[in-house]
Amino acid sequence: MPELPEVETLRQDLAGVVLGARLERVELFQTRMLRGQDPTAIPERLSGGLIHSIGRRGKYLLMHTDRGTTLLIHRGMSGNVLLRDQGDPIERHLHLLLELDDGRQLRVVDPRGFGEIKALTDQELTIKFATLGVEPFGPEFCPGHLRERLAGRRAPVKMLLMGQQIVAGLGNIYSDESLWMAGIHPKREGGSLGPHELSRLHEGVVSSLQDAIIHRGTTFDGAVLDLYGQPGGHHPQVFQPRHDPKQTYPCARCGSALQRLRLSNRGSTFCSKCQPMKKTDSRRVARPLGGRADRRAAGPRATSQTVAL
DNA sequence: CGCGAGACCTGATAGC
DNA sequence: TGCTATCAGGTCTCGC
Repeated sequence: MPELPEVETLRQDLAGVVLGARLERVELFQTRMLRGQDPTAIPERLSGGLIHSIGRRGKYLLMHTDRGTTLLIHRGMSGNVLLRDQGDPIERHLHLLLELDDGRQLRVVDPRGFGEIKALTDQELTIKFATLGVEPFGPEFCPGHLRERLAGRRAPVKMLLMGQQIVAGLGNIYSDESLWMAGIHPKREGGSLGPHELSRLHEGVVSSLQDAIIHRGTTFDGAVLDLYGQPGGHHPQVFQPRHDPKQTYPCARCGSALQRLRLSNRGSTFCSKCQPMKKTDSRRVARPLGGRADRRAAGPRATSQTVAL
C-alpha cells in the first residue's frame, strides 16, 4: 500500500543515486500498467534521456529527463522500484527495466499491476494532474483549504481524504492515522466539520505523513520496499493491515479497544472514544477520563515518540 | 455532480 | 498436506 510517504522515500533514494545518469536501455516487459498508452512511447520517449530531476506529485513518482519527457510511475498496491546490477536475476513480476549508462538497472516490479507507468510530455503531465488535490506539504494546504473543499460534502470524511482531489497522497493507512490524530470519526460527513476540527485534521494529515517519512514509510508483509529492497520502519498507530475480528487492539492514546468498520468496501480502524461521531469542536483532541496513553497497551507497535531519530 | 459499488489483480491466509 | 475461498486496497468506471 504505497502512499505518499513510501513514494517520497523512494524519491529521496532515487535522487541520491540516479541524478545525471543516462537511460541507455528501456525495456518494457508487460503493458498492463500503461493504462492505454502506446507501448512504443515508453522506449521512444525515454531512451537516451538524462535524468535531471526526480519529483513527486501525490503518490506519483516523476523521473524528468533532458528530452523534455517524464517517466511517471504510480506504485498502486504493490509496486516497487528496485536498484539492481546487470547480472541480477529477473524478478517474477517485472514490468519495466531501465538500464543506466554505468550498467546499473532500475526495475519496476509490481505483482498486482494496479499501478501505472507512462512516458509523458510536460503538457500531458499538466492535464494528468489537473484534478489532483494540493500537496499536503505545499503552501495551499491549510485548514481553510479543507473548509472550502469539504463544504457541503455529505460523504464520509475518510472517503473524501482518500479521493485524491482535495489533498493528494493519502490512502487507507494515512487517512486512518490522520483522523485518529485529529480525533475525528471516519464516517463524519465532510461538510459537518467545525473550524477546530478542520485545524486538527490539517495537523493530523501533515504530522502523520511526516512521522512516516522520517521512518522511511510503512511496510506490511514485506510488500512495500525502498530502492534497495528494504522495508520501511514506520508503525502506524491505528491502522491494522489484517484486522483479526477475534482479537482486540488497544488505542495507543486511551487504551480502549479499537473499532472496525467498512466504508465503500474499505476497512477502517478507529477509536470510538477518541473519535466520537458527535461534533467535538475543541482545539485539542479530547482525552477520555483516565485515558492517559498506555505504552504497554500499545504493545510491540512503537509510537513515533519511542523511536530514536 | 456527488456518492457508492464493482472491477481489476495477485499473494497471503483461513478453513476445510 | 493441499486445495479452495476470502480478503486486501488505489483508482477507474458505471449507475443512481
